[in-house]
This record gives sequence, C-alpha cells and structure tokens, in this order.
Amino acid sequence: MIIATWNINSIRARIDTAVAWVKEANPDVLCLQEIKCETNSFPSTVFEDLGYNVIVHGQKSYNGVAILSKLKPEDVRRGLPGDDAESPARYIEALFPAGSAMVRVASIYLPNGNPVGTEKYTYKLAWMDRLTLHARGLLALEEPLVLAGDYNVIPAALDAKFPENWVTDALFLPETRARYRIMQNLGLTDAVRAIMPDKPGIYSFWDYQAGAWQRNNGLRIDHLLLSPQAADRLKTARIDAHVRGWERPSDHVPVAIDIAE
DNA sequence: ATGACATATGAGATATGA
Repeated sequence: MIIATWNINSIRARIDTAVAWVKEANPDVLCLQEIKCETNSFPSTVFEDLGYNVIVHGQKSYNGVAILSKLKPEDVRRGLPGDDAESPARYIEALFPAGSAMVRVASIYLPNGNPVGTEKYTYKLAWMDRLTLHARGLLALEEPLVLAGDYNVIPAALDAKFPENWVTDALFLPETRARYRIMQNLGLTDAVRAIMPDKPGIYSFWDYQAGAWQRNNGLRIDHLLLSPQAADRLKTARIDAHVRGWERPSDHVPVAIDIAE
C-alpha cells in the first residue's frame, strides 16, 4: 500500500501537476497540504474520476489539507483537538479499513513558526505539543498509523544542504527539534530515515528563489511518522525529487512509503 | 542589507511562506 504526502502549494494552480503525479505513482493514499482553497472549491471530481475518495479540510486563501484514497475513509477527523472555528485548517485524519491491512492516516500542515520571537513561534510550539498529545492517544489504539505531512521541521543537520544557515530559524531551533524528537521517542518512526539512515542530500523542499533547486540547496521537512504497527510493515520509502524539475512545480515534492498489506 | 519567487486576493499592493 503506497501512502504519500505532498505540500502542493495550491491545488487549483497545480491540478495538472497533481494529476500527472497521481497517474505516475498510483498512490493508495495521498495526503495534501497547502491546498489554499475552501473545502467546496477543491477539485474533487478530477480525482474521483481517477477512482479516489476525497476528504478535505479547507479554508479561504491559505493552509488547507486533504486526503485522497482508493479506500473509503471512515472515522474522519477535521482539525486537531484544541482547534476552534477560527483555527487554520492544518489537520485531517481518517481510518482506511482493508481487513487486516487497515491503516489510520493523518495529513498534517505544521505551522512554519517564523519569525522567531513572535507569537508565530509560540503558536508553532504549542501546535506541536497538541499534536504530540493527540498522537499519544492514537498510539494507544495500537493500530498501523501514519502521521504524514509538511512538518516544517529540519530534524537534523543531515537534512539541510547548509544547516549553518538555519540555526536561528523556526524550522531548526533546538526547541523545535526537541519536540519532533519527543514524537519519535513516543515510538513513532521517521520512515525515510528508517530506510536511509545516513544518506545525505535527500530533500523534500527547495526554495523558489536563488536557484535553490539547481544547486540542490534543499531541506527535508516533509515526513511520515509511523506507529510500531506501521513501521513493522514498512517496505520502502522514497522522495520523488524529479517532480521539482517539472514545469511550474510546487516548492515541495511527494514523499511516499510502501507498507505491506 | 535587500531581494530573489510564487500564490491568493482582487484589481494595486500586501500577506504568507521557509
């Protein structure tokens, strides 16, 4: 079962690109972030025509998350516990039952947090604390669980081309990385690093500016965290970096795993 | 130090992003 995550940076501006990758990779579940549209404006029929179920948690202009899936979603949750009606749309989760191969998947768009020293950074840290609390509850279910998305976290120096440029940034500060590590210490496995523990130069984001893609000046900030029951089934993980070279690309690329059914 | 790019909104310029 292929499960992927992709910050699409506007689904309406990127619909052809999204369809092209879906046809190429044929994922069973695709978590999208930064769809940048309201729930009712999501181009659901395009994907339904390709055989996908579509669930969306959108908002006007910014943020917004969705999950495309071949299996019918159940137990859908929109928003993280603690969200209110005005909270940005950054979390959607569903259960995909397939006999013994059932899996619960969340699409996560974690706040960026810059600039540090403002309420944006404290909001990011608080959001990570809320996510951790929710993850604890999900882990207690002892199910295959995949928390996939744009974490806006550079977990280690290995995950940036120039880590020294990020030491005071919200993506790489010790307080940020500590919270990501706390999630791992709960028993969640970073799928890409489980498959490629020490491999340098594997990134999921390249800035649009200053020729970042051409110089491979990237960051690995899109992650799939797996419960033990999912990690036991992990077969492969990959980052589809070639998509960054397509016309009018998102600044992020899809990250995909294959778990045994 | 600044801007470089890109998108949404809405019709020019600003907010957001990482």
